[in-house]
Amino acid sequence: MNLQEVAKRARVSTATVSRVLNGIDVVSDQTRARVLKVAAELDYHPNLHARTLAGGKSRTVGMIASNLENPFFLDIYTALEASAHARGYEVVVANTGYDPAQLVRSIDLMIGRRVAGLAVVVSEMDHSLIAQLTRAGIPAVFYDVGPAAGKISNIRVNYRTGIQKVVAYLHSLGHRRLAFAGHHSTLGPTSEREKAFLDAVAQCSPTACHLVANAADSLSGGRQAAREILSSGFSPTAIICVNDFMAVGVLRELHDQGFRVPVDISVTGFDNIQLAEYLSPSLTTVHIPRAEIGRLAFDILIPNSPNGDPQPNETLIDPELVVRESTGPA
Amino acid sequence: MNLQEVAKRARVSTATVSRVLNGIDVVSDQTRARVLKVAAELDYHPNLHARTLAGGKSRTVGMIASNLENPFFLDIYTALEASAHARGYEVVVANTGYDPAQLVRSIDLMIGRRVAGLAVVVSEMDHSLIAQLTRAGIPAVFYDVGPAAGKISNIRVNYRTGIQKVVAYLHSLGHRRLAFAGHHSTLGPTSEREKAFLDAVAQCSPTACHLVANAADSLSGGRQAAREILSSGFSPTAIICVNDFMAVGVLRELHDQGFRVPVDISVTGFDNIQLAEYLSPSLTTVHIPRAEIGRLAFDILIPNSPNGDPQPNETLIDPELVVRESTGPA
DNA sequence: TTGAAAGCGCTACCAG
DNA sequence: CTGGTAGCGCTTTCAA
Repeated sequence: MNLQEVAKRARVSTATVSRVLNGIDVVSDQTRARVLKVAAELDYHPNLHARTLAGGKSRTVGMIASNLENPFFLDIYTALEASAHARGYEVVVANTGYDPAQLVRSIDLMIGRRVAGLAVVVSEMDHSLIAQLTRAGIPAVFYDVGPAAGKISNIRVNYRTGIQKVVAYLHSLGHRRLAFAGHHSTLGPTSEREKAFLDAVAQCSPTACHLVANAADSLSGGRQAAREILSSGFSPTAIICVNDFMAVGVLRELHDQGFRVPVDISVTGFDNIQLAEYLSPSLTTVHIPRAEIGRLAFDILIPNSPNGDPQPNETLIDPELVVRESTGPA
Repeated sequence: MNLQEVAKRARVSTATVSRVLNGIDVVSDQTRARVLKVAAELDYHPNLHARTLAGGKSRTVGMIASNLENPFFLDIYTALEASAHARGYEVVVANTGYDPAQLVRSIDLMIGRRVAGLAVVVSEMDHSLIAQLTRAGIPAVFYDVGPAAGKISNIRVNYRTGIQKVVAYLHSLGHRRLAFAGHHSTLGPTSEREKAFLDAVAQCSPTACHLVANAADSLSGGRQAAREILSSGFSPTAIICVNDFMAVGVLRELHDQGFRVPVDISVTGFDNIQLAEYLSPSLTTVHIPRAEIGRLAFDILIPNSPNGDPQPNETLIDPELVVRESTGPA
């Protein structure tokens, strides 16, 4: 079923059908009605590929995430989509699973789709890829990575500050033996986040000792990291998790091994996903405004302003500590 | 940047470039190499819309879900995508948020994209929509809804049996005052799932009393349902949740109001999402094999067999009870 | 207000 | 093994 068929049955040209379907207000009410009627009868659905090809513009934006199972990413996606829908856009997601090769494939795919904009929310970013996006002329916004320039913007969260707040808070509670449960990062041996932790400890609690364990970004990864920490003989009084998602696993492992949180060990997360509030004990964490990030990303990619191209934009978000039940005096 | 440009610079026809890019093995190694080199230099990314339009086939399947925040749906998506990728397909998701209007939009969108197949995993299905898919000639598989016919298949889980097992189990533990925490359903006043609960009680524990509370499919919805149940004066000895996701909220509310699970009240979920095992107490639930469902859906939509069209397929899955810590004697 | 026709970028068929 | 070319289904001038 195609435009031509509709045109034929409505006894008009394809141009007219196109006008009607696109709400171009120059068609007589009578013809419009006739076209609409035929289209409905025929159950006509415009071929979107043909549309984009002919029109040259896409009306959909892409988003690439590292791990949609982690609510952090899903929340951004949800917010992005809400903004997009509100402005008549669609969004198509890709999940890399932290796999750099998959990231490359996803980016190729998005370029192939000629998306109107692309939000890249991953931690395994390779800098050559941002160059590729630039050459492709696709407006992009990166989360926590790269510089803003050309059609490239970025939104970053001051992870460092967030971790500092956590460390300072734990320090004030008397904690001096800290462990960090991180996740595998493909950005070299020591991830930015792990570094932020080490620096924060060095800076705010220089006498404290620490230990780092990395695992997958998943519930079981959190559990795994906790296991490593607990079997290391280090005996931390607090475990700082790279994010809330993994903290769930850490909490569970602690529970299984008979540790009470926060009496025996304090635990912190990062992100403040909704689940953090629903755990028992509820999780002390650092709030990252995911809804804002999603919304902002869309607004940067598809500026509302009368004129045209997105301006390179640089946003830095300073996260807040949220104290709940999982932390207490050492 | 387009095919023609690549062809020009490689001094070959567009046909040849197309062949090289599609791995049609008739091109001389020399030309192939030259084309590949030029394509790489130019950072050429084939326009997927043009490709689909010209080729007539799509290489991507769609999936529509009610609520991606609920890991149940995300797990199916993940599995579907894994199968798809393994066979060189992409998948594009849409989320309805249980909104029938959004479901309609999503289906229109998928038809417009001319997806090679569509998996519809929603509970707000309107029967007229399946007719639409049929007319569009798109192979589809529905979860828990509609009959199989033509290019339409379905996979269903025997929710009824699952709930029966839960009720029987609780009954054997001595529970006689049961509450059901369901979620809003757009399929009429009484949802299938709620009915399954009521029937199960009537059948397996006729002397038991019961109460039903419905809320949103979310953590806060679960909490809300629990609040309603607890403030009703009914005092159940067990709360059966429509799914694990909501059970998390129920558990939290119970905890906040000072009830110990399972000593004071038993709680059950449904789905057996990974989180169920990580909660404290871990959740007694009914296992739904989401990975299998995702995989199966893809295999039905895009049959591997030499020949062609997907056959109408009807699969019924019988779910198993998984007993954990959240249930105990009444 | 409407129609004719030229593409959009690619695939696939037919020749050579 | 390679090139020419006719579409795929739609949008968008340009004329009428």
